[in-house]
Amino acid sequence: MDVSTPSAVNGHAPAAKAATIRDVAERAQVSVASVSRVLNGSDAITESTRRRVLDAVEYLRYVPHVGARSLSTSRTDTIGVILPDLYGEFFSELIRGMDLAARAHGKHLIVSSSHGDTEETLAALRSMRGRVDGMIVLSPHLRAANLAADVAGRMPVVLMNGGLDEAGRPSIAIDNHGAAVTAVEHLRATGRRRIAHIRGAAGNLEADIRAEGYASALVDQEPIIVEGDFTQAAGHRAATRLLALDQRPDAVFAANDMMALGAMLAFQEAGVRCPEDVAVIGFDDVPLAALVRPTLTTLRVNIAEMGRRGVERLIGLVQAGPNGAPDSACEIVRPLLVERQSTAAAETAGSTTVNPTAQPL
Amino acid sequence: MDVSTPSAVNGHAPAAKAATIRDVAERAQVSVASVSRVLNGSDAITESTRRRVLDAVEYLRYVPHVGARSLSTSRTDTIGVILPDLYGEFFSELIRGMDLAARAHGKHLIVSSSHGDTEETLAALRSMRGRVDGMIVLSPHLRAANLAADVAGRMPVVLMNGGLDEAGRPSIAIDNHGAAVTAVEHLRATGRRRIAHIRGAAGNLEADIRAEGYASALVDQEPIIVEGDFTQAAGHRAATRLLALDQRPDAVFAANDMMALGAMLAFQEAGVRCPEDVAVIGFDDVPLAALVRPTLTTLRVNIAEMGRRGVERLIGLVQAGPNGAPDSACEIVRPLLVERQSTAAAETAGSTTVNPTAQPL
DNA sequence: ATAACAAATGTAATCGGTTACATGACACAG
DNA sequence: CTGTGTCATGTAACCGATTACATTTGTTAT
Repeated sequence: MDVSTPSAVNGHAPAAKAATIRDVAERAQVSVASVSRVLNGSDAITESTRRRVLDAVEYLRYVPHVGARSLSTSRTDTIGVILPDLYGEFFSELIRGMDLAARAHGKHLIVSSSHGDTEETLAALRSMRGRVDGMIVLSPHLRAANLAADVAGRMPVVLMNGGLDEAGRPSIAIDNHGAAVTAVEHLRATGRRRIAHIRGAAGNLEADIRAEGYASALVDQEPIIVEGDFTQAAGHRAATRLLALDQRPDAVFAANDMMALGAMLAFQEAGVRCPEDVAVIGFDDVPLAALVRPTLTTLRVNIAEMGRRGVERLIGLVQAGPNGAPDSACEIVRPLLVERQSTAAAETAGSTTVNPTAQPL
Repeated sequence: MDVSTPSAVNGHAPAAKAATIRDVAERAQVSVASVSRVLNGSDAITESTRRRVLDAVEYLRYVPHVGARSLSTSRTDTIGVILPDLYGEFFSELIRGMDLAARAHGKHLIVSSSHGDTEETLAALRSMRGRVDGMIVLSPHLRAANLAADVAGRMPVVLMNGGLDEAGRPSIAIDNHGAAVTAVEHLRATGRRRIAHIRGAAGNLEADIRAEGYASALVDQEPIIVEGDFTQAAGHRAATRLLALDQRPDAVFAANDMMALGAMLAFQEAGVRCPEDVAVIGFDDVPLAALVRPTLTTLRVNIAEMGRRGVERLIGLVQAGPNGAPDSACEIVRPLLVERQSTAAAETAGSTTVNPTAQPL
């Protein structure tokens, strides 16, 4: 072994400067056009030419300059994602699903967050122009989302906010209304007759729709709604208020899992048993839901799957081009009811020994 | 109100096609050079010229083509991030911190995950070449990380993997060894004398270093180490095995919070009280740690802060250019001990009534 | 043998910026 | 009035890819 440099070991060029397509052409003794053709697999190429080009590419560690490519093809193979925030499990899952789908299609992902601010959403959007082929915008506020779609101009945009009525823009939304109905019906099916709702922050689209769905599904009872803000602490406070009512509810539908957990904790502290005395159902199916005792019944939203669908939808729009069939459909994601211990039927709940802390894994 | 089109409302051009710098120059009655100068604030420009250009930019909604710009300046103002996975709270936090820092410096973020595979790490890295000014690579395997830095060629790379010995590459690492020592010393300070360790997956750098730190900090006892893999279930199993020992430990240092939680659950199921009979300390400080009862003492890693530092470090490298002072330092992040109920002192623990399920929020 | 045609390859214009250098305008000193 | 220097602006050559079109080479039919 008398090799002296790493380059020599791998048989690579020293490459002080990144190689260009011309360097490759020169080394392979062909024209730049042939190199381009080999790399894009577009045209007829002799096997010997192909081999020489690929060898040169390998030797020079040639990687096409994306800027130059995007300049001549006006494509970037990149998708922009604007999120209201990057905080928490939800967005992490979403990005994961998007990344999976994007990589499957050879696309890249640029992420940016708007911190819930409409102005920042627009700024992020503008700065992505020309950098991406299309965008996915999540915004809890309908106005910001629609505005964003306007600013984007001819760039394809897929909206993913809670609202269903996107006024004819391509979008993906959770069936919040239907899921809320499912939750209430499940509670009734397990024998509950006084069902309360802990709702999400006022003004949040998803919170509004879930509360509305809850109210619409009630039978023989008035709505019992207490305000929350999606945090565990809010769920705890809300449950405390429910316990103070003259007629206590025998079931609670919380607008998300974290509030459901807070409520369950409040019930435990007050000596109210779950599910015997009160059933609790959440929304989301965060990992924690399966880990607490009693395990939490909830409506599972496959977030990663939603991300995947968003990306594939967008890629479809990009490929269709501005002349493609106008796509204004709103794709609906239906949450799945996941039955666990927290809503075990009222009549059987008493018989089985459900010890909240001593369940095996 | 007799305006007919949105364009007319905003006083904007119809813009069927995206405007170029030449369109702006034409409308502002100046040369492209002047437009460029105004936009980059580089040279002396008359106030009237500046105004005309800015008006034209506004009217045409001109946004410079990043591809073209990167072609002539060979900068992209984009940072690439390669993560082993996008799953869970840790990466979500990290991306959040990175995004914050990137946006503060006017940079964009491209993310990609390698699914733990070395080959995929390299593929992701290659495909980012030319698309980014520099990269941040997270890899639990030293080899992959170092390889990545090689493949990157002249592109600046900041490594963020568990290992401390990066052989002279710019990197940021958690002080796993020091934190493990802190954990053990804390347990001893609260009166514990038989301390066990539930370690992370074999082969994982961080797991190895934490285990090694644990062993080195022991006094008057042999190491008691059981294998885990960072999941809650593994923590549960490990704790079960610890309970079966002839001499039960009176404290457990788990290599992360999820395993600590699993262990606490196993102890509760077995009727072993925490912290009276056994103290438990975790690592990470996931949000859940403060929510369970007893609340979990842990070593907090400020993940978002780590992300921020990674980005700023990288930006520094990019600005310095290839001729900058060679930066080979490894920046250390020291986890912070967060004392909670799960390690309350052994002698006082018995006196206070610690009911694992009935604590107020 | 050669015309006619197809397949492979090369040439050069183009994409939209940046910027070195050239040019023009204007002020002021001699 | 002219020479000189300063400042604002314009001209055109890049950056590195793609691709329409031109050209070469090879094949087949007559």
